[in-house]
Amino acid sequence: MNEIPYYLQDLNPEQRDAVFHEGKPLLILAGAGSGKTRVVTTKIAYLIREKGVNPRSILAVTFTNKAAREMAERAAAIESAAAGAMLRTFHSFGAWFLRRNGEYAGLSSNFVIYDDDDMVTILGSIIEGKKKNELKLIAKQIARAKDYFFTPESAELSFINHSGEFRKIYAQYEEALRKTGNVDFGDLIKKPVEILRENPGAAERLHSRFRVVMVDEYQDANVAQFELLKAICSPETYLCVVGDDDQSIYRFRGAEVKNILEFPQRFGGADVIRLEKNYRSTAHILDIADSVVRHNAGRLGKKLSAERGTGTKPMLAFLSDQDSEARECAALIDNSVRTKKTSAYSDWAVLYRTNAQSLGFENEFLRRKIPYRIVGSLKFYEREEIKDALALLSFVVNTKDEVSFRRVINKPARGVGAAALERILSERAAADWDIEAACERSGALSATGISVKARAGVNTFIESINRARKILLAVESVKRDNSHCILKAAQGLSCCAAGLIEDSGIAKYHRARDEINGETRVANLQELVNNAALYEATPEGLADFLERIALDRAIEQQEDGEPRVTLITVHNTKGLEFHRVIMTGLEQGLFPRDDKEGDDLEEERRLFYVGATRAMDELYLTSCAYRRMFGQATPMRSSIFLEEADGSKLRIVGTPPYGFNPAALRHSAPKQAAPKETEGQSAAIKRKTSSDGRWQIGDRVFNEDYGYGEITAINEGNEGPVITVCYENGRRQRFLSRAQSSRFMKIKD
DNA sequence: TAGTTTTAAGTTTTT
DNA sequence: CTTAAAACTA
Repeated sequence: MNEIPYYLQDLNPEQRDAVFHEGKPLLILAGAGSGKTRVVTTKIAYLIREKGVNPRSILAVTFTNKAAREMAERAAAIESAAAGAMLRTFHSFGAWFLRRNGEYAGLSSNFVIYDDDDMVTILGSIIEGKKKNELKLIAKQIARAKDYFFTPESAELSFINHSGEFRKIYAQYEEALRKTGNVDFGDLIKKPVEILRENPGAAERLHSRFRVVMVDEYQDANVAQFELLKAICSPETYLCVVGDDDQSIYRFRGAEVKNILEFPQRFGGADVIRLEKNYRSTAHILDIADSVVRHNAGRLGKKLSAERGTGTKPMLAFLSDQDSEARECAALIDNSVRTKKTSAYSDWAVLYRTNAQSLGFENEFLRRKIPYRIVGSLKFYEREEIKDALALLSFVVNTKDEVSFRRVINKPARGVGAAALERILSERAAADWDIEAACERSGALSATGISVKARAGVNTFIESINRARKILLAVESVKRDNSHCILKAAQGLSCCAAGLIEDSGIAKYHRARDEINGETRVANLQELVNNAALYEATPEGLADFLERIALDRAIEQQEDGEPRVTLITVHNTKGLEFHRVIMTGLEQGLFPRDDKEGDDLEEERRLFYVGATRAMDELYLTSCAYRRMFGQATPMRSSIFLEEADGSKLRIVGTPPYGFNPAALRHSAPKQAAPKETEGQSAAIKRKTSSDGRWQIGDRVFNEDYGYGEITAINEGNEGPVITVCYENGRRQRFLSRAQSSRFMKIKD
């Protein structure tokens, strides 16, 4: 080999092997930060440039839209022709396939995608007398069944829910869903597999289109996705999957780690390449992550080597409550950005286990004017007014859409009550399940059960839907007649969407709410309409718009170029990296969630591993003694992960909770319960006077209200050590050491 | 029956 | 503290 192309020169031997590999299927076992995205993107470029592979014949599948976009960007940066390759999530690929081949399964191309709430609506319409929570559970189980590729007839369905009733409901649900002409998330994977299996023609077309298939984050594939992968690949297809069993965090969604463990057997003796050099994090950070995940039993087991040197020790901060947590994070970030040249807001990420935790940080960051962005909060699309508007738009595309129709037919009130609604829907059978036609029939029949007022209301509704559709069809036909002259209305779909929202009365309905409650619903509707601007004002453009929203609920980030701190759930950080990471809320019950055991606890550990390995240079962990839950402060125990972590690699600040027993401080014995006897307590005090940042007599302290002071005594109380402080103003204060006052801090020596 | 007020219940994680 | 269900009023 005389010359190696420049873009391959920086790869290590294993990475290069992975890029050059051809022939048999390939499994790349790639640890965190080992450059797997780089391998995949480089491989795409290499195949196009050096091997003459047609970009259109390459399919790369990821699990999140963010990852798909980033991969596309990075591949195109090496080889611009890579823009022709298809980079999608599994679900978005499924939707793409169904829009073209749906007729094999009786689906027309204008379907919309139902979310979990829509599933619940359908279930509510087919079963009586169940509470919403029960319906939610059933919806979840049906989604789970589809993840496992179970049909209502599958014997294995009892694995999800043992009752015969569930089987019946699942079957009824499928029937009701079919009548709407729409699909749920699970169908986006399941239906393509069924079509490909039953229609050799469709399979052959797909096989001849895609010669190279790559899958990122393969450890998160569920059974249905595995089946889809098998159906996409013919014996001639080159298949390459990348994954890391330690980063499997979607078990709750049916992800099966065995997919990756058994890949070589399932795909005819595949080759395996391991990437075990970590180029992202410093050694101390990796040690912390590894020392926790090592407690898992079910793993392949690997040791990443840190290529970036030792670095600084991660910091573990024990704080009093979530308000103090938000303040300390803000202060830490602010201070770092102000004093260090190398630190910018965009280097920082604040990680949390649940979306709800973002609120406290948002408020504090707003107050202190720290610029931030939130990744992946889907609250916007859960708002009532947004769902209403989307339901209207969905009904324009597909008039069989029962869920959307139910939602908006009587909003604003048009006199169409439950009775009239059911009367109309009962006409569907005679109208080929088209609700618009059913409305006409029930009107023409002058049937009983529908008042004059209701009939007029239905007409008004249908008319406004039709006006919107006419606009879309008009634009479409103009476009078809003058294909050379691209008609591009200034606002694209926005105009039509805004028209419908106004015309249907939904805008007025919510405007009234705004005036009464001082909300901003109309502004939200406006934002939704703005987002439609990028789409064509045609039926197809509208379907695209709705699909984007269903599959990628990430709100468009305003790209103003201002560096911002990232607020993000741990799940959402997969595939990302940051110079400085704060993992927050490391408390038992929150992270790990509840008192999880066994496989569930192992998944939470992997989640910790994913979060910690996002950090390149600095890692901070926070744990609060109290957290507000249901509006009131609840005492919290620190996360078990903090005790599993290698304490010798941590800088601990603040007061550890009573009985905190990190791995490095343990003499032997795997797990010691918190000391309960007097003897244990005195041992705890002894540690408190050690040098690791705990309280000891003589420590100088500062309190925002009382000023400077000094610790004069540490006594044993019923609930642990009690600290006594004398302030310079003569005031004395006593508090539990584990319940350190939020207005109280130790002064560094 | 539609809309509001009172009371009870309950925080995963995502396509 | 927010949301869903129940109870209540016009």
